[in-house]
Amino acid sequence: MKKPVTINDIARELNITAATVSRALSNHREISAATKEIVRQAAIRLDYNPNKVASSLRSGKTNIIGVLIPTAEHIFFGSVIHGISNAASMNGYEVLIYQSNESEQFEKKGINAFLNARVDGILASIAKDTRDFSHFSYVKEKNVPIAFFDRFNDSLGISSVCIDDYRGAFLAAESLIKEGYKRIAYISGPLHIKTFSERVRGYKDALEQYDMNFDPGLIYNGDISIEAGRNAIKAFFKLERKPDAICAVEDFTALGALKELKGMGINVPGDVGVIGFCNDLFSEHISPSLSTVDQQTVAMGEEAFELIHKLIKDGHKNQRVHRKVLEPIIVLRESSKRT
Amino acid sequence: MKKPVTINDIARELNITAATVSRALSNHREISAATKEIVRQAAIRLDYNPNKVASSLRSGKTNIIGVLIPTAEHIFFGSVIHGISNAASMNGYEVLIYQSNESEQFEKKGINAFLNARVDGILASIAKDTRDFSHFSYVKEKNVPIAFFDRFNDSLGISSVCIDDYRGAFLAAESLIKEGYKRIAYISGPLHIKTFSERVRGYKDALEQYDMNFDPGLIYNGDISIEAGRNAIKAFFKLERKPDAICAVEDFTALGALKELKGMGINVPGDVGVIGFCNDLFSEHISPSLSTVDQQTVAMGEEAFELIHKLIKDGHKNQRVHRKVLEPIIVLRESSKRT
DNA sequence: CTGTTAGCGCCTTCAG
DNA sequence: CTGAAGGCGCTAACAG
Repeated sequence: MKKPVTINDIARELNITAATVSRALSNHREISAATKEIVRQAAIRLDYNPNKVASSLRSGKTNIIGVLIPTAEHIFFGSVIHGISNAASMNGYEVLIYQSNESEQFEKKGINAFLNARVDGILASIAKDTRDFSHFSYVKEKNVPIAFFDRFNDSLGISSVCIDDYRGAFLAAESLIKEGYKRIAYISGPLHIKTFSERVRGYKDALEQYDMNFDPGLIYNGDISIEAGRNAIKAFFKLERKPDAICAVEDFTALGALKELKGMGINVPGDVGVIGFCNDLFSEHISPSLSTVDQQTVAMGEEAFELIHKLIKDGHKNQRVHRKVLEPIIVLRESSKRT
Repeated sequence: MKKPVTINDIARELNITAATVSRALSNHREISAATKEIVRQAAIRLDYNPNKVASSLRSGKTNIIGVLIPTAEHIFFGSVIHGISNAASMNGYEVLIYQSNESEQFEKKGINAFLNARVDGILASIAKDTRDFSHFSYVKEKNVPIAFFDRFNDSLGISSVCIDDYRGAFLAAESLIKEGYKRIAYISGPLHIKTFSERVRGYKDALEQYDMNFDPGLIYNGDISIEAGRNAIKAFFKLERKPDAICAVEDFTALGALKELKGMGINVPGDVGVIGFCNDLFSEHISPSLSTVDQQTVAMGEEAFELIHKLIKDGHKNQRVHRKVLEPIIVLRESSKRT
């Protein structure tokens, strides 16, 4: 690897100083237009690429955002990253990715890597296995801007972007009620994650508001997986009083439920209605097509970038916690349409 | 943001020099075990985080891999990144992401950002719109390690990891032939991308090997999209001699074909067989479930990292071009099973 | 408008 | 085994 050209090389070539070259290239106003032009041409001629590492060391800014996600293998996070990354590019930032693989240990490693890399800010979505949140508090103590997206924890005084999970689940349950379903069960995700506990709350409140009696036996503590959906159905249909509709914490869970119901010869949506949450890509294309709640993933990514960008720019000044809440969009398809 | 602790702070605290601290922390063999221990404890006590920016400037190594993808919104690339990122983490590397959004212009910007960031190596999957490949050659001239994954160009002397697209399409077409389909059409992607032209070649050779006559009218120049799949079917079914099977360049294209066929009241797989390419997540769950060719995305990501890692380590020595070719795995489901 | 100087934090010779 | 010194490339303060 031959040595890259530096501003010193340009300076030597033009018999000026490196400082002038630096200023000319950053379009400083106290440099004559003529000099700027000469420098720019020399930069091109010598094939100069500014060294961002040196610049970062000097300025204390890397213009890099660290993004911590549970996994890149789920399109939900891919979409959010799509939003974050494009917004970042447009604002002169780059994006460093780290996967926690849903493990607290890797999550801590990722945070550490980001701090060592001196990223200007961190966007994180919490791993399912995480019970100790001290690494996030640590970031905050270090005064490194940080915000959560989707999976957050509101007891840490850290800003976040998410959709209104409570309202999303409320709308989902309500839509089943309005279709005439009478015994609506809920398949939940891990409840220590706020995102998921809020959804259960939304489901319960919808039942209450429509004067349907709530049966704790109709809540299954599951997970975001096809398997959890199948198991939930198996459990529900051993009950004496079986449900006639399923509200699932996530589309994969709903998919598992659908498959298991199909396997049992139960008609969806005729006998049992199903609604998911996420609006994953497959939801529209399975049959019956899956009713669900759209999470506005790309918008969430864009908002997440805006938020961290604001926190970075504000520095110490505006320390208050921001909570951006996006409106969930209910998407009604075949799986919950009785009529 | 209060000033982070540096090795100088530790040195001052312990009345030793920064050089000793540096050596102790990097476990240099010429430092006494006692000193190492003292330094390590002081580092923890003072809450020291090594500054990777400074370290990179000094060493000329960032331990960052730049990954250029068309879009993070497609699970295929998400999966590959999953593979790359995990392999990278395990080897002490981090991953910088840039999306080209299928545009040549953004692709060039991304490459430039990577060069300025002084990434140790670049992994790229070419945008659909790219016709001029000079930015890749430029990277090579600069002696910055680079390799392609999935979408590559073999005329640039740049290493690559991909699956055997020719063989994948051959197997797909062959499976339709063996099921007894007689007039097999092909919906292609943009042919200037090697990945896609190879697939057409595989399809043609399969027909030839099984003595089926090849009809150029049964190739539709489409794209990776549901819309292209629908349009292809519309076109094919206006022909005098209609096809009885569809081989698609990609699963979304196949999905579009399926939907259009359904809309036309044509039975799949009874009247017309369909097979895709990618094994996207939705393929298994639609109905009829989609036969396809699995691309081993996570393995591709891992191999891509191994390749770039090797290129980085070898430096100038081993300049020959590597071509890792993964074996495609045919996945037969309902959409192509006549029997 | 441009030059001089100094230093961001770390690492690596070269001495001792 | 440890210290002293210089420099990676860039930028900002201070002069002129």
